[in-house]
Amino acid sequence: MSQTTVSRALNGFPEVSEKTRQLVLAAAAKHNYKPNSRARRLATGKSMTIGHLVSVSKEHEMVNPIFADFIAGASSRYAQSGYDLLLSLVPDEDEFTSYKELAARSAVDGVVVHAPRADEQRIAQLNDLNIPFVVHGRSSNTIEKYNWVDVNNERSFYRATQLLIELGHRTIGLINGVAEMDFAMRRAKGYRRALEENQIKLTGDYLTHSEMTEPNGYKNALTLLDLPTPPTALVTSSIIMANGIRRALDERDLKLGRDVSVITHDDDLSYFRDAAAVPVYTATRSSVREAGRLSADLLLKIIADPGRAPEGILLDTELILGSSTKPPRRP
Amino acid sequence: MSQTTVSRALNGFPEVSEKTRQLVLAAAAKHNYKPNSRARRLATGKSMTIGHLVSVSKEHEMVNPIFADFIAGASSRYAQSGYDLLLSLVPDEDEFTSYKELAARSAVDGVVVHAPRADEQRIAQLNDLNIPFVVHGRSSNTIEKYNWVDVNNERSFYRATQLLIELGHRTIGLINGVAEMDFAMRRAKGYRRALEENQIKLTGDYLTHSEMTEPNGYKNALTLLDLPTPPTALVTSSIIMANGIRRALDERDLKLGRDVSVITHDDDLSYFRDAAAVPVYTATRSSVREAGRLSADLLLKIIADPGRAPEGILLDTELILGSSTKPPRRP
DNA sequence: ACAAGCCTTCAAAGCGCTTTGGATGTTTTT
DNA sequence: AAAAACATCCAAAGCGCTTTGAAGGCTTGT
Repeated sequence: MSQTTVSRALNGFPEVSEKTRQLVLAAAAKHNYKPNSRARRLATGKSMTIGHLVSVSKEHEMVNPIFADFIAGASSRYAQSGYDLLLSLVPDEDEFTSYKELAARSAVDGVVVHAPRADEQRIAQLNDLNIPFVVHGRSSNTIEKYNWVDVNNERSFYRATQLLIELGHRTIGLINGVAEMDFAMRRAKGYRRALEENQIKLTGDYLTHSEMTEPNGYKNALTLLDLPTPPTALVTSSIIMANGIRRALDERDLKLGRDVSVITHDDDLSYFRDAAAVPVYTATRSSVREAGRLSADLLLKIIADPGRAPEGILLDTELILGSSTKPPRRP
Repeated sequence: MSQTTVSRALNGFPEVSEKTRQLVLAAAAKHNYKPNSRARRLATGKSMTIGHLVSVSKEHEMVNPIFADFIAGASSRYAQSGYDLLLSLVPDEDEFTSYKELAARSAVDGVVVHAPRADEQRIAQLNDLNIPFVVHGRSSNTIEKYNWVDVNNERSFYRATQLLIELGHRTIGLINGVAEMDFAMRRAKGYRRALEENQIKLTGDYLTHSEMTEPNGYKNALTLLDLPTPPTALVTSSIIMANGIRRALDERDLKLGRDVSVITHDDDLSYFRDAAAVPVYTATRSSVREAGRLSADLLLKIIADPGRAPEGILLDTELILGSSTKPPRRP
């Protein structure tokens, strides 16, 4: 039987009879034959690989655990479509070099951009390279057209802050992510808008920016609690920081909810799933795993149809009531 | 200039003069030329790719955040050596199918096996496939020879338990990972040995096994605290569970350290780095990122020299004193 | 029964590199 | 100055597939 026939049978072309196809499939299964990826990729001119470049800041070398869940979501989609996932953690200063190199050696058919900053160079650069990509998040100060999947950060944090205000809180802190990150900027904006609309004036002291680690949650919470007028409520960008905040409250003998209310953004991370009947935290929740799935779907669509107009997918968060929010103790 | 010369110049062969090499390099840089990965891989017969297959249990679909740090460590090594990292999250039941498929289509030059069970099929299977691999962890019930990188789990937990006993604790719980996991089994063994050597008899009620999530830490801690004779000290396998334990203590108005001592294993995760002058937790610490680096180094060595005898790298943990351990309240 | 048409199969070219073996040019040795 | 040795470069084959264009085998219509 000729090579052509085998190839066509395996790749589902109509030019081969059903009988022959079954024969080929049986033989392939019997010998555990799979077309060699390397040869196939050279012949087709496609790499069947999606690149995820995660930038790691040189000094503190951190990898946000949300990547694990995002990638878990994306990976499931790639597997379904026969794509491989190429993961690369690069020092943030060589980020673009890495993209360029991947493009030059044509190692991937598309990439996912993680953690865009409000000023994000990579978007224009990738557009120039003309390589299909999807951004997980958006970049406010960019006029480029691009594909993205993001949650409604501003609206979420506006609603969260509004809820606290409605409960009677007037001194509300925001323990946010790194200031340059686009999501952090949008969240701060939502927080500020809610305060302004309610004529609440607060200094910048009530807003902290840092990498979203547990120790930073703890440290920043302590800083806010030590202010002359400590906040009666906190909003935070990550459930991991919320864990740090709880530790800080504990240390000050303050009870979560009763003494200080907390609303956290909840990415629904698999190792922190807040699934109790009454959730521990009142939260703006949106599954980052689902975002991973959607990003992958979108990217695969773009690759299949390169002429496609750029699309943005905006995910709404749910505002979930838990037991970490109550009216302030002494109103 | 001929293709041969260019190829040799770029790949550092001695048959080309330094002058020509510089010319070639300059031209390549100018046109941003990189040899096409697909063609190169077909020609050399190597994929220059390492596979990491992370198994995800079908029902609860969880991805342990320690992967993020482990992979961050490994990835840095691959980048140095020009290897790509192929990440695949597979439902645990098709784990071996995935390995076989990767091997059949020869998509990777080697793989890292994550989270081995005490009874681990994959090791024998990979040996049969004759594909280079390194196990992160070990498998107690396996007679196969294989390469591995592991921490001294038994000894760590023996020492941790011993420390609590020396402080005067007699009722000590262990909040462990999933029972089938090799590391969990070894940790339980160390814990039991310390109890036995000190003639402490405790029922199995003081030992819980579960996925190492924050909610499970919370839930299991509550279960132990509700026993007729509640433990005065807890050992746990993950800093994420330790966070859950702290939440449980908080809810019972117990103070960490003062009322209940806790020792946790600490993988030194970047988002939970316990770097205070006096650490929050007394811990058995070992950087999982470093384990990732070592695993990658070992795997690359095996690939370079397939005849190599299997090697095991045993990492010792540090027992770090923090403020979560004190003598029991009423001795 | 023969041509027209379709279904099925095949031989060969090509994907963009690396690598072998040979050719050319240059330097050193006698 | 000729021969030997070496340094440098090149043409062509081959990696294991996919895909094109053509040939062979069957069926259908008249």
